[in-house]
Amino acid sequence: MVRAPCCAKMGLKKGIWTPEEDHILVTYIQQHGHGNWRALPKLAGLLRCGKSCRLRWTNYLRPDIKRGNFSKEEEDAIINLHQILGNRWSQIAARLPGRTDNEIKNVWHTHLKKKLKSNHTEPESKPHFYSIKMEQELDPLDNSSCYAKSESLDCGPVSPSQCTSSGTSSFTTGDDNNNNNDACMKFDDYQTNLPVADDSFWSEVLSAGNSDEIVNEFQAFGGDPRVNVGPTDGGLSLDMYNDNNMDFWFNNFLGAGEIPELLEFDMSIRKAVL
DNA sequence: AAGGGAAGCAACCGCCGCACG
DNA sequence: TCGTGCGGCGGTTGCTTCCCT
Repeated sequence: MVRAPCCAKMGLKKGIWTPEEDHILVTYIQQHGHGNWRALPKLAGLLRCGKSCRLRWTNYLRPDIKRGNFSKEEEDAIINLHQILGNRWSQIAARLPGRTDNEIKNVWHTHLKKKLKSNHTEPESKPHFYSIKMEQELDPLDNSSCYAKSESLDCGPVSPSQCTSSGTSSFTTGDDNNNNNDACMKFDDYQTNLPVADDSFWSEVLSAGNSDEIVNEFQAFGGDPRVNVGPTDGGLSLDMYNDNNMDFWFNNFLGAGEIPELLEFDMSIRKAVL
């Protein structure tokens, strides 16, 4: 594929945006919408490439952007979501209204990473381990992807037995091959602090009725009743039957940290398609 | 007050996936 | 089925500001 010439080669402007340029861009989008980003700068009379315009708009000029410092709740949400989603900044941003992926990425690298590191050195801090499956169609007995990751990628001494005994160590979706890498990195990140979740642990979780509690909590918060919690391959699985449920789960529980005790579970979240 | 390093942040770069012809 | 164009994403860069000595 032939790459289009970059902005500089086409004589387009780069660097910091001026207030005048901002004004032109905002005015144009308010009047016409952005439509085709590539065509926009020419139509709007800007000496910028479309990519630069899109970035400026989505990261700075969009009216629904929340400016200012991140609240404690937002920071906690980012930390929680990052542990679940890894460096998927856009997905994290999608669950934090008014915040952009770029902003979150910056905050992570400048504040939260350090904060997390310093917290880990404190004796009281608990290691949080999330191992989540998000799959379009998931065979509960199939751990092959987990084994394959452990062996084919350089992700440290992860044995197949660790994969199964801890319930899961995979994080995969049907539409994103990169998730294998992420899962691998995630496991690598946490393996030093990995709490052992053996069979007796899961027996206790399930016999204590926690699966029902999870469903009750979920529905009490207004989630779609079509959610199911049950044991699977040594762990606990949470079946989400639609995108709304998935978003609801992230927004109200994981992201917001409403029921943080759930985060201690080694849980498999599955997106089932009816 | 000045200089240098650290931190913060906006913007860029290059890759990828998807839609479409 | 393949090539192409576009939007989107994550990693990185580099400028600006802050803070410490």
